[in-house]
Parts: sequence; structure tokens; C-alpha cells
Amino acid sequence: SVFMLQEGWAYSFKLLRDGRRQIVGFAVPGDFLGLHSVLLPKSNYSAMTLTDAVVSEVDAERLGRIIRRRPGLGSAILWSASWDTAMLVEHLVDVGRRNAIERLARLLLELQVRLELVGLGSDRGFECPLTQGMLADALGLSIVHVNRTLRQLRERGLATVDSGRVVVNNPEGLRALAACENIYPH
Amino acid sequence: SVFMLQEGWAYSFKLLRDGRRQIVGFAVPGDFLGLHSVLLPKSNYSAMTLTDAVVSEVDAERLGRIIRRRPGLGSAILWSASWDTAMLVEHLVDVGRRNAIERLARLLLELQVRLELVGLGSDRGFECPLTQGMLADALGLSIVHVNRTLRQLRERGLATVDSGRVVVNNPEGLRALAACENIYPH
DNA sequence: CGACACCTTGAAACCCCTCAACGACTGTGG
DNA sequence: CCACAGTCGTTGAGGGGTTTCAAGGTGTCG
Repeated sequence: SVFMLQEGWAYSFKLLRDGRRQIVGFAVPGDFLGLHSVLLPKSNYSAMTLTDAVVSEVDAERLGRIIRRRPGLGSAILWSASWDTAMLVEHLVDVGRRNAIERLARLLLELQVRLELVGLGSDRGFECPLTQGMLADALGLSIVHVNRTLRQLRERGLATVDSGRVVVNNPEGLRALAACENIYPH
Repeated sequence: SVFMLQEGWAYSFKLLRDGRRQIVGFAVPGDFLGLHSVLLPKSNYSAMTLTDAVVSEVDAERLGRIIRRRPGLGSAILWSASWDTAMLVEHLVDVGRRNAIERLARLLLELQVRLELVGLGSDRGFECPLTQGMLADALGLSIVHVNRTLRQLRERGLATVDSGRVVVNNPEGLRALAACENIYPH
């Protein structure tokens, strides 16, 4: 099935046998979940809500039929799927070729932009229920190192992550650190 | 535009301003290139051939129209796009949560399976034009460490990568190392 | 023959991880 | 009401996987 997230947060992830976890991406209000499984019979990863959430479910098979019969609506949804893929590529580049503080800066910035887009939060901060463990598993780092890197961000006066809230103290500095190659047009 | 690779190898990648490069994926005969840009106006990464290659070009706009008008064909192509995304997720998990030798083992295995699928190579080996630099940029490692890790694979009697050819000496051992969570059904 | 790309190896340094311990907070059951 | 377990955040110490720097070797091509 495919879901549309109305309220709350969710994330998709893959679990390895030995317990390691890689978080593939986060979903905030307005995002689709499980779009990749519309055409593929089985997905290779799972998704889960992270907070209380309101979702609307769309039967995958029915969605497939809709896409085939109503090309206009289909395109819109596929556009969203393409967007997800673009974010996935950015995520891969982050994990593969950037260091801890760059990854963290970019993730915070990405979330900030996406949330501002749907009216949650501003360029100065936003509510964020992510634990350090989730940040670690999203960025391919250990919890301990995420903690130390967050402290670095705080000590440099760039951003503060605490008690469910991200405060961006210095947006410019943060963007500079992230070498801001922003994929969001506006 | 979208391309269908008939012969040869290609790869898609993203370049960072400071010269760092992340290879997003490799394409072998039978694969599509640039499928993600069918619906999105601009792609956030580039693609390039790696060897001499034969490709058939499909105008992206025309492909969009075809998808809208001939749902059957569209589904087939979108299935391929979904498959690409699934591989991208695996790639992200590799880079984020596996060590160098696991990543290398899994990449070799992935290429082996995909090439065997199109009749190039067997479970014992295949032609492979990848340099150590490309392996490094695909796996998020340094060239030097790829070199050392390849030596490890060789010394353990698992696989040999040399002069444009990959020889799989011990398929079982390699799969065990890769903790073979294979996304390829058959 | 020189230029260049690629492979290889050693040494040293660094980024990040693991292990370990502790405090704060939350919910739970006795 | 309080002990208890569990999750999360924090910090120190030590170790290891990986990187960087450096150098030399091979092969190819003009």
C-alpha cells in the first residue's frame, strides 16, 4: 500500500541481520510513503511512523490503475517519486563523500527547507522529534559521534538540537558548512 | 534525454565543488540511463560512458508522451526506474553501514549477477573495465584503501580483480562475506 | 622519449568507532 | 510512593578502520 502523511513524522529504513540499521529517508507532512512499491511487487526496506501520525492510505493496486487510466494524476505522483529519488542521490553523496559535520548540517538544512515548505517552522528553526540514534543511522555515523558533532555545531554557534527542537542560530554559516548545493529550486 | 545502453559500460555520478566525486551507479548493457529525469526538469547528477558504447537515444519529452498514451509500455519503463531506486537504496545501505570489504564484495556480486543476466560473464567471473578509482568513488572509499581491500579479497582466495577482468574464485565465500541479502529474485 | 593514467606499498595521522560509565527523564508495577 | 527498568543524552579513554601523503613501478600513447 501507499500512504500519504498528513500529520507527524515517519521514516523508511533497512535493517541488517546483525542489527545495523540504515535510515533511507524521513517523511514529514505532505510526503508520500512507499511510492517505490507501486510497480515493484516487493520493497527491499520498511517504513514506520516516528510520532503519532495521521496518514491516508491508498491501495497500491488501485493507485496503479489510476496511474494507467488518469495520466495527469499519475504524472503528479510520479513526479513525487522522482523527487524522492533525487533526495536519495543527495543522501548517498552525503554518506559517501562528506564528513560528519557536513552531513549533519545538510540534513538539518534539508529538513528545515522541507518543513518550511509545508508551513512547519521557519528558517530559524523547527520542531524535530529525531533522536541522536536516528540521526546516526540516517547519516551512517555512531550515536556517540553524532552527539559530539552536534556539540560542535552548538559551540560554533550554528545550530542547536535539543528536546525536540532544532534552532538554527546562523543559517548562513550552516549553509556554508553544507557547501550548499541545494536541490530545492524554491 | 533518456538512453538505453546496448553495448559497453556507463556510470552516473555527482561531482562536488572541491573535486570529490560520488558514483551513484553503473550501467551495463540492457540498462536505461537518465530515467529519473523523465518527469523532473533537471537532474542533480550526470552520467558518462566508461568504455566505447552503443546507446539508443529516446527523446525525454517523447518518452513522457508515450508513457502517458501507452500505459503498458510506460509501466515497463517505470518498473525499470523502480528497480534503479531499489538498487540505490542498497547502495546507500552499503556505504552507510558496511565496511570496506563488505562493500567491495557486494559490488562485485551485484555486477556479476547483472552481467550474467544479460549473458555477459558467468558466476566465475566477468569483464569489468572499472578502475580502482571508480570503485573507490562508488563505495565512498579512498583509492589506496580499495587497493588494499582488493588485495585482501585476493589473499583470502575469494576474488581477483585485475586487468579488466573480475575472477570469482570462491562464490560462496564471497556471498557469505556480503551477508548476501540479495535483492535479485532469480 | 616524455606525459599520463593506473596500480602498489609504506608510514603517519586522523576521523570515527567501540566500550564504558553516569545522569536525567519516563513510565510501570509493587 | 517508590524502586525499577528502559530510553535518551553526555562524556572520557582507547583502539581501529580508513585517509592522506609520499614514492616508485608499470603500461600506453603520442
